[in-house]
Amino acid sequence: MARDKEQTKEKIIAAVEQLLAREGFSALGVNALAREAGVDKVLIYRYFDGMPGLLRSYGESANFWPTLNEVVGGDIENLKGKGIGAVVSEVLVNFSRALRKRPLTQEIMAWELVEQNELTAILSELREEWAKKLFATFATEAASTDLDLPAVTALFGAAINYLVIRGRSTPFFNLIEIDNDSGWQRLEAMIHLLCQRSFVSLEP
Amino acid sequence: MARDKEQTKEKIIAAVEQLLAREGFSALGVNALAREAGVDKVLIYRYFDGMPGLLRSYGESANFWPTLNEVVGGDIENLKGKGIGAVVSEVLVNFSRALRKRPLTQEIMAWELVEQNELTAILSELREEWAKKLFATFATEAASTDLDLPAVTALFGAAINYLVIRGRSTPFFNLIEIDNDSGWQRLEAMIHLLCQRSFVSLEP
DNA sequence: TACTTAAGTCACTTAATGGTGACTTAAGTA
DNA sequence: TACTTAAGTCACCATTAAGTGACTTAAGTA
Repeated sequence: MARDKEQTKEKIIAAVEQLLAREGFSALGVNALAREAGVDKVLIYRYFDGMPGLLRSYGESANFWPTLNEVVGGDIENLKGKGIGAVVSEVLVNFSRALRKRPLTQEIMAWELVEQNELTAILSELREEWAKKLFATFATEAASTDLDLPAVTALFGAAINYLVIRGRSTPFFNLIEIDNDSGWQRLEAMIHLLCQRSFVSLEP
Repeated sequence: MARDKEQTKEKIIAAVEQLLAREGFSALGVNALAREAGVDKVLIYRYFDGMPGLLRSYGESANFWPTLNEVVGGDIENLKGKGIGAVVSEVLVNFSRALRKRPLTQEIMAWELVEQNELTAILSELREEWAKKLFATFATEAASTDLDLPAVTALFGAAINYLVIRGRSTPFFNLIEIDNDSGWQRLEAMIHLLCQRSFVSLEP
């Protein structure tokens, strides 16, 4: 059996992801992790200085968050003619779709609501940066509305987060099917409609 | 020391609430509970047949959910002249305020996102009934809009749930202060504005 | 008063967890 | 080849949890 430190580290980090995806964060412990990786748990302490350090390493190695490109829909320029309302709703819908494709991210987001640790801290930071960059992308359009843009996007973003997280384990919310596409189509339609009617373009 | 079965049962149920409020659901176990109630844990098995049965009893005994009156604002008749948009946003804002006053409910709602058990099942049922009654209250007004009302209220309701739950442990979301009134004022203002602009009254 | 029932106590088992110290064994090097 | 370093193994500790069986003790009743 080859003795390769780097490879063993990678096995451990891979095991974090597998275990998280398969069993959820409540099952994530030193013992279970070592078992999953087929490795002695003492190596987790030696290489990562314990669970928190391991989570930090994992957090830095992974990419849970959708890319900006993914939510902007590929071509920013294309959106510029559409008016701020259409742009915002399109980004929100893209975001919800991107999130729904990422069970691992969902799992960590659920964890985030319940515990603070190195991993959720990293996710929070990433989200912050991400949101800032996104706002920066639309800085000029954002000026052309009388709405409180951070508040509005916080509302819609929070709604999407909640419904996606909740859809993991519950099929309905408020009579809407949140665990499949048919319900999400209704939600998407209302996101578009609410934004379309609410963002009035100011003439400068 | 008096031997009073009913009183002991009540002590145990009270301990569920205290422990849940003080330590959160992750600390809620048979041992900790017996310790909190000052009672031998075997009684939890004898009287409630274990933890699940105890949660059921607790769930049936408590009232975590805001009353309809609380979210309707006291007088339904008063709202009737206002138009559906104003009514909906007022109910939503009242709901958010009611929820923000209930740390225990917040705790259980967080739990609901992460685990399925007797208690969260009861909370889900209550929410379902509650939502149905609420919709029934405004059945006539609800007809006077072209919006998909369940979808719209699901979005706002989900947003409120998420932000309230998240505010327990994190001060900011998307640049908004969600752990105090100043941020919530901005959110409330946008809820009102979005509803006002989105609900167009149809003439019958 | 003697007896039965049930309320409450105690001690224990089993299993899992996080964490550590001492060991063995492989790889690289003087 | 002999030696050092570090990769990986193993056995163990303390703690905590859920759950159970046997016990004691109080209350009500014949």
